[in-house]
Amino acid sequence: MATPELADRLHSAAIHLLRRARRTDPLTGVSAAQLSALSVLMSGPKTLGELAAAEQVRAPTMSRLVSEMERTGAARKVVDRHDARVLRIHATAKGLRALERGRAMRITGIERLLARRSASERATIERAVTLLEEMLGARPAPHVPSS
Amino acid sequence: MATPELADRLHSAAIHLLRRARRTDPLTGVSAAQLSALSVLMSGPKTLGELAAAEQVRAPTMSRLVSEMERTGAARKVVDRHDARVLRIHATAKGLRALERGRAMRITGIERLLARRSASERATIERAVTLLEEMLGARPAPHVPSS
DNA sequence: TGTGATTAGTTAGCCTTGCTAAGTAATATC
DNA sequence: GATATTACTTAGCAAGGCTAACTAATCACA
Repeated sequence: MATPELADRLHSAAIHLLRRARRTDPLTGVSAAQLSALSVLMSGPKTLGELAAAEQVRAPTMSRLVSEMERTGAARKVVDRHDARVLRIHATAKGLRALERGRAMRITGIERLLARRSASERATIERAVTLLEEMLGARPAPHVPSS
Repeated sequence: MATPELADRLHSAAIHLLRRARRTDPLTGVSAAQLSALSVLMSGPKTLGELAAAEQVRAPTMSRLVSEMERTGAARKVVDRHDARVLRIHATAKGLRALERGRAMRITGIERLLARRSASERATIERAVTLLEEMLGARPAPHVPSS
């Protein structure tokens, strides 16, 4: 198959996959953006700037998002001991629970689809995913960004 | 591999793929939402309701979007001859050109990544995409929705 | 035939989440 | 110790999603 056509079909498949995954988002009680930030925090506290960079978002956007998360109890801001300009953002237990719930809902839809395929078909998809991960420089580690 | 882990990695790969594709969007001059609507119109005029349904968006959202597209000359509204409540939305030549340009830019990034892989790796990805298309009930035909 | 119900789209107004520009407070530099 | 830089916040704008309420057209039928 011609590469442009494959690119187009891959693009389209990705879009439909995510639409499917996103259908459950409104049930979670945490916005997609919050879910995404929480998943970054899962690996430990981050400064606001680091979080913004990880989420590919500007500092003011992340500042507002974190303030909202603090308000709802999903995160905590802690002023750095050595540099009072720096905020370390921690996910709270409540935040992590919300993350797990949101991720589970997102993933479950995809999981159900995969479960219907044969083992060899799943193996094909797995090989392709591995290639895509290499191509995209994405860590295989889980991270649930917003969109 | 366990199905949930595969689901998670597939989800993550899709997100990173689309982020990559989206990087060029700001250069297009048409918003992602417009691009998406235009791609639906490529197959012929649609009523506003049909467009909204195709885009999984409510009528007022599409109404505003179409008005904006008419303002910029990307689309035309035509009142139905037999039922004056109904609007048929047509893509204009200008709109279709914008669509092609936008799609090309989006796809090109993916295409370049694919071009670096071996033919057999591309074949693996192609088989996986075919499976995904079946799973998602997505037509292989191109459609460039927003996200 | 005329009146009430339904349908298609629009308007008004809200929310979220992105942005830039400008401000504040803390730290670093010379 | 004055100045520059850094980290974050505030203010205000835009896009694009929503619901509720409206208008206009058509349909159904007594």
